[in-house]
Amino acid sequence: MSTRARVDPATEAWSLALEIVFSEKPPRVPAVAAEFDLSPMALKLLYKLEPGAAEPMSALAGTLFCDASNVTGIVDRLEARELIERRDDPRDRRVKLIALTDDGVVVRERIRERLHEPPEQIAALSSDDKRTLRDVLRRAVDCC
Amino acid sequence: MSTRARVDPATEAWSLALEIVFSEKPPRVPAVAAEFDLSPMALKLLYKLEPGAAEPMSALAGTLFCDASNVTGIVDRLEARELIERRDDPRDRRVKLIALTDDGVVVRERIRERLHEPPEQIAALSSDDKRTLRDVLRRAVDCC
DNA sequence: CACGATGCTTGATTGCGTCAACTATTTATT
DNA sequence: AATAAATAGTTGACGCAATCAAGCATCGTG
Repeated sequence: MSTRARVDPATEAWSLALEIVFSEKPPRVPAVAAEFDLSPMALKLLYKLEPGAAEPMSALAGTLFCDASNVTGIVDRLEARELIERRDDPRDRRVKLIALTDDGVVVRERIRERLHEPPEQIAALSSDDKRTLRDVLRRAVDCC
Repeated sequence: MSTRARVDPATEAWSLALEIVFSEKPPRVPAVAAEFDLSPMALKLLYKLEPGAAEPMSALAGTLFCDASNVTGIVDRLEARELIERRDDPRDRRVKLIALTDDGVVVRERIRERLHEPPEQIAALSSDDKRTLRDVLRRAVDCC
């Protein structure tokens, strides 16, 4: 007997997406991080931090879902490479606001381009399927 | 001027998929690894190793895309927990064949169930969209 | 003003991944 | 058949980055 009919479509869809992600060799995120000589966490920080924004380190710890003490080290290294900078928050002198430098904006954009390159299985889809996939995922992201 | 029209659908689709993945807090893979008290690499090994299969460690190094010496440590820890076992290859005495134990098969299945749980944005899609997404991804996986 | 809470940093520890060297075995060369 | 080259896996040294506990400075509240 086949089990396929029992699996709900969302679960199967996600399993297939995972299969695509895990079939990438080398694995994308650490590979791109290595290209830019960054740790995966530093990569994620640059990925998430928006140009023009200035976020307290505690907020970054939230988005990276890691310890605040960890953020200190990541920010140290990124600041040493002048990709981000610490600014004082005039409203609370305990807070350091983290913002991208001009170099950081450029590097962030290159990182995003590399990460956003679709894997071959997606790139090989028909034009119709690509558009369909995009539209469904737009609804997924916009909706929540 | 909008840039949206310039971006090809596959790239945008993949960007949206990444946004879904990176918005998960805590990040799925390390979180599930922690649940099972495994390193992310050990998790991936169990995820990839199929019940009934017996693969040489060099093959595992290939699928994990890491150094062979790294596989030794990962296999050591998994073997100590009796989730996998080393077997001798009768055809080549240098080779150790790695296979899941009965416990390993069970744990692997639980890991896969946890990883395959769709994130909320996917789970919140309409039934039609879920099926559409599944069908497109099936074609992506089957085709390559 | 005193107290607890918050934001960030520091230092110690740990663990995982990488590299280079080594042993054992197999395959290729002559 | 003998030797050399290649391969599979292990070991040990090293480094980086994440975690935890503690500490300092600052803020808010009663």
